[in-house]
Amino acid sequence: MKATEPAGTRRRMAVEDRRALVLDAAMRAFARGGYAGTSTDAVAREAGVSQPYVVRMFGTKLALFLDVFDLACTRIREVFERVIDEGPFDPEAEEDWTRLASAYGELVRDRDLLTVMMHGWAAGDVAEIAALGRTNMGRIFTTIMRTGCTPDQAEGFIAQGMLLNVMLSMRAPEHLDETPELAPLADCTFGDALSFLVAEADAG
Amino acid sequence: MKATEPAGTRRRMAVEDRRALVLDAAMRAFARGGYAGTSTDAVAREAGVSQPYVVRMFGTKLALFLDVFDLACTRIREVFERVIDEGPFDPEAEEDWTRLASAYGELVRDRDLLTVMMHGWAAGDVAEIAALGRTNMGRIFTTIMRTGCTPDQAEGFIAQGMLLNVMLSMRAPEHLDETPELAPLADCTFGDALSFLVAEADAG
DNA sequence: GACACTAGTAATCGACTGATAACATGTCAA
DNA sequence: TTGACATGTTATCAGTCGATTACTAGTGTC
Repeated sequence: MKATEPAGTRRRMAVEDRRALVLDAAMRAFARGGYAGTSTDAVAREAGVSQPYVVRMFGTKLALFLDVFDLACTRIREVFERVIDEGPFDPEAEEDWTRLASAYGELVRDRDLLTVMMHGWAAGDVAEIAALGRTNMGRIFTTIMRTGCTPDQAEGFIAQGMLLNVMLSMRAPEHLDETPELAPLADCTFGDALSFLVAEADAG
Repeated sequence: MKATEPAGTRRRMAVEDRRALVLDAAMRAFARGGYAGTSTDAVAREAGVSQPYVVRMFGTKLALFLDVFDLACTRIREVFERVIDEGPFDPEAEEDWTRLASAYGELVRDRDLLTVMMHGWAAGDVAEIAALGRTNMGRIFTTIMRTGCTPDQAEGFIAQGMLLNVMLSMRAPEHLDETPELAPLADCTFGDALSFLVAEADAG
């Protein structure tokens, strides 16, 4: 997972390119440990740069996390927007909701995105993180409402997403055999995506 | 919130009583900062004892968190069990689900329980925490299934709970005026309990 | 080719963390 | 009363943390 540098050619980069690279590494690092549980040094190692450079580039660890959290939320919202914009959406048609859900399911392949979101939403004790979480949750809700559905339908859809995040965060797909009680819940939560997740877990 | 000791009479306690007291304090402390973000010293201060005593009582910080996390999950499951056992449950009757949901809603008054659960579920990077989370999630699912409902119904109910946790964790009820986009989502999520939550936020 | 500028590192700091060890004090049985 | 034990504390430590400072090395330009 570590950023593999083109060994030997440890050249300088344009600052915006390096920034994007560090942001990406920070996404992976924070996905593992969350805000409090991830050191700037861990991010630096993941990015292949020095720890002071990470700090100076973003000012503080908090500023870096806020950037990562915001990026994660934005990417997810953009996925929803793309699906909604690509054609008419009938809120009463099951298949349209499935289309939206499976778009979310695709994001599961890059689990870091969802895990970072999860950590951001759990970190309500840091005022700035909580505020950013509220803003982004509001935006996502508004985006879903653009399907023309009722607030209750949008809420139900988001709730499903939250459970999916939780199940993913606790590594449910990888450990279904150890916790048979959880299997039917995982079936409902992940649907068709489950077999893929389990296969990926076996491979990894 | 701090444990108010009967000042002056700083007497000794039976170890099991003290243990319960520290566990309670740890619930409050971990609810604020999560596992990684809460020091054993913070727990000790909350409990009104010394930091080394907290560590020695539970062995390690991780063991303490696991105890707290397990306690939180167990209490919530017990609430569900009580409601389900107190009479017949018709999975097709809206009012029975409302009964179950409002039992969960009552737990909202002690927000620490739900916040600790949230942190435990987000802390999937610590293998022991993730495993305990899976076990408890499985138990809760099994408990809900005792209503005689379908797996999908149980999954939907739990999903609603997860969104409720997230909304609570990000302090949505206290900040609805700052994030108007979020208001309709909060309406759906909290239902009748919302007015109480907002009132409590104003009071606190 | 040297100057100005930008991308990056090494060294280091004070604060904090979880844990251990040594010590103190209250309580009860004989 | 005294001794044994359980309940606590103070002192301390090695490791880690985020951040600052001072330094080094590319890079484009005149």
